Order: sequence, then C-alpha cells, then structure tokens
Amino acid sequence: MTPHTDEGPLVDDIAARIRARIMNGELAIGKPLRQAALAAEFGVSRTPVREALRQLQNGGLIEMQPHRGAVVRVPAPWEVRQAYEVRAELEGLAARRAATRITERQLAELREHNAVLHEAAEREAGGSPATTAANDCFHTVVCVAADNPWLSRMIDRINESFPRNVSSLALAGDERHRLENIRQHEAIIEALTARDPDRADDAMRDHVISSGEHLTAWYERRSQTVFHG
Amino acid sequence: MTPHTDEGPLVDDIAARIRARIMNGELAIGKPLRQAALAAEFGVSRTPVREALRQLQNGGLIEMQPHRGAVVRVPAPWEVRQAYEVRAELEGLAARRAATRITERQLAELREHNAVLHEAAEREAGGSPATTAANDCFHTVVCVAADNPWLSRMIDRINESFPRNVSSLALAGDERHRLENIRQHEAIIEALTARDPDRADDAMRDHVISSGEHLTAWYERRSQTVFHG
DNA sequence: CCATCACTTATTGGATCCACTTCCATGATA
DNA sequence: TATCATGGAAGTGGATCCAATAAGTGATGG
Repeated sequence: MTPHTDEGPLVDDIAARIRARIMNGELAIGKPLRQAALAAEFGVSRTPVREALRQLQNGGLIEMQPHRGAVVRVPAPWEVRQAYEVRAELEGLAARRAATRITERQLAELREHNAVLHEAAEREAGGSPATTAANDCFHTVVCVAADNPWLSRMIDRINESFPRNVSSLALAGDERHRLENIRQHEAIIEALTARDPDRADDAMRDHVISSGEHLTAWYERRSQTVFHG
Repeated sequence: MTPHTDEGPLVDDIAARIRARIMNGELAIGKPLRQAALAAEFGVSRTPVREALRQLQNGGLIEMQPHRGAVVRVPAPWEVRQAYEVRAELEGLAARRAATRITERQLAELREHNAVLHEAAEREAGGSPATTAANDCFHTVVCVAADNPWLSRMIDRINESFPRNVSSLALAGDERHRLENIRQHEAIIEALTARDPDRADDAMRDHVISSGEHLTAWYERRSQTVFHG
C-alpha cells in the first residue's frame, strides 16, 4: 500500500502518511494510535513510527501520554477560537503582502478555485474532497503570492493542527455558511485585484474569523454530543 | 552533569538541553552535531538523541542531511527579515490584546525588567546572560498578558529558531541600539499603561521590526566574514 | 605529477530486543 | 457483597545491533 517511494527520510514519509490519515478522518478524533499497528500497516518497524508520532505531537495534532499511548487530539472549542485569531492575523498579513505582489496568473487561479467552490455549492453538500482541496488551494495561492516562506510555514502549522475533514464538516451542513464563504472569497479577490493592501487584509481577516466562529460552534456542539450524550 | 531529574519523557529533556547548548552559543552556529558524542555527554543511548535532533530540525534550529549528520543552522539574512516580519505581526497582536488585559502587577514587572536593561546598558557591554534574560522576560510578560496560548506558542516557535546568543551579540556592540531598544520598551509600556491597543500594537511592531533590521544587518556582516573572509 | 578508483572508516537510519509501566481481570478477604 | 491485592497481558521507552551510505585514504595508471 503506497510502498514508500524513496524520497528522503522514512520518518517524514511515515509522519506525512499518518497526518493524512488523520486529516481525512480515516483516523477519527479521539482514536488511540497503536505504534505496532501503524508499523505493521506501513510495513516498517516501530522506530520510525514512534519518531513520526512525536513529530505529530510537536505539531499539536496528537497527544501522547507516557506509557499510555497516543490519541488524535480533541481540541477544546476555545482553543479553536484562539488559534483562528492567530490565523486571521497571519493570513491577513499574507493578503496584505500579496496585494502588491500577486500576478495576473495567480489572480486567475484564485477565481478558478472560487468558481469550483461556487459550482459545488449549488450541486452537492459541500464536504467533498474536491471542495476541501479548492478551499485549501485558495489560501495557498495567497500565501505563495505573499512571498514569505516563514509566513507560509506558520500558517501551515496552524492548519496542520486541526483535522481538515472537521473544517469541511463544519461547512458541509450549512448552505448559508457556504455562500457566505464564497462571497468573502470574492471580496478578497476584489481587494487583491485592486491592489489594495488594507482592504485585502480586512477582507481576509473577516473571512478567517468568520470561519473560526463557525468551526468553534461546530466543536461546541460536538463536545456536548460526545461528553454528555 | 544535570543528571536528568525525571520530569516527563527523556527525549524532551534531551531536546531542551541541546537547544539550551545552542541558544547560549556553547554549540556554535555551523557546528556539526554527533549523535554519539551527545549521547555520551548526556549518558543515554543514541535513540533519544536522534529523536531530539529531529525535534530541533522540525523547529528549524538545526539542519539534518541524510547520512551526513546535523549542523546548527545558519539562517540566511533575508530569512531573518522574513521571520521578524511575522514576529512583528504576532507580537503586535499580543501587545494589542495585552493592552486591555494586562494587570498592574504585570505592568510593574515590565518596568522592572526594563529597569534592569537600563541599568545594564550604562554599566556593561550588554551581551550578558542577565540582559538577555531581562529582554526575554519583557516579551514573555506581554505574551502572558495577551492570554492566548496559541499566540504565545507561535511566538516561541519563531524565537526558538534563532540562537539567542546571536540576538544578544547583535545588541552587544551597539550602544545606540541598546538605548533605542530601551526607549522602544518604554513606549510599549506607556501604551499598555494607557490601555491603548492601537498604540501598543504600533509600538511593539516598530520595536520588533527595528530589532529584526539590526539582527539582519548583523547576519549580513557575519555572512561576508564567514563566506568571503 | 595528477586524476581516478578501490578500500577503509566513521556515522547515520532502521530493526530488534529488553525492561518498565499501566491496565484489566481474577480471586481472596473482611 | 464490596474492596483490595495479585498476576498476566498489552504497550511504550530506551538500549543495542546491523545494514546502508558517505567521507577520507592510499594505491595505481595515465
């Protein structure tokens, strides 16, 4: 199963694969992760798996208790809000920088990604991998246009701390939220097209904060279900 | 030597100790790190050392080439500028949040730390551990007052990516820079005392950006010395 | 005299082994 | 019957072992 095409250290490969499993929901939130099981699944020994798990712990995606194993982390709702406040600040900065640097080509890409989202919003539920990917790409393009690798890295770190399928699920059920999302993207594209750093910054902040509020609300509902139901 | 007072996983302890060695300059920039030597020094096997090194690599403090070992990372000057632009954004946010949350007690601490810096500035060169600590504490207090663990964590990650003694060295030689530093701290304290988020944000940004420029300049001089001298 | 190639050596990365901790079930005892 | 002790099973963390890779070194040929 994806037999490890030798590209760099094994442990990074393993970490990436485990992260992917968590991101797409294959390894559900709260699920315990057995080193032996993962090692067997990937056809390697426990050593690189252990190191990979530690990497993921460092990134905040899982929790490890000594001698008790690792579990996919369950973020508290207020943590989501805190993280998204930071994300808003960083993505705002990215948009600000992008406004004076983005190319016509990249602007076209943004419109393309948003068109995919718009089309999907009318047709299906919205939680599909395609829409998740389009959403990711939208933000990635802005980051690339911002042309600051450190900034991109920091934003990535935040995103990698929350399972992606959860963010999608939060979008999935709410038609109104999806349309709001698309309109916010449009506002960002407009500001970038106008090469207006202040407006781009504001538009991006609004967008991220609003997403964060929806996600926080989702986690709050989920916490109630899990802990009291 | 500091015989590992059992608090938590061994690998974290090792990572912290190696990081400390790098931060205070005991392990100089560009120096190769031998797993066996570190293991012997700490009285453990190579396994936890390897994991610790990988943690540090993840944090960006060292570089590891496969089968070629790890070296203390040499940041390029432009990287320093990029990182400090991000840091300015984050610390600005921290100051903004702190303005409406900071306690009188914490304000007093800020003044105290800055007094230490002021006193040291007149007396000695400025690169001492005490001044470094006071500088760190100043920013830490603001972060704590901001009351957002995610924000603190992100700022920490940036700071942990550059050996601390280097930042101090950049300060050490320049009397004018030291005084500028202290005045900027005063401006931040004033803004926080006035509970003015906008002013606090601006003052902190100015301060961090200015520090970043000095540090960048230091790295540029150093690069020339190392690579062409 | 210099370039190249085989060989040696140092060092890393992954696998295996062992000890220790934790959890769970079973049974003894008040 | 409830509670606590005890033993076993599962799983992790660290140590050790082995294979694979890359630098260094000396011999050989042009």
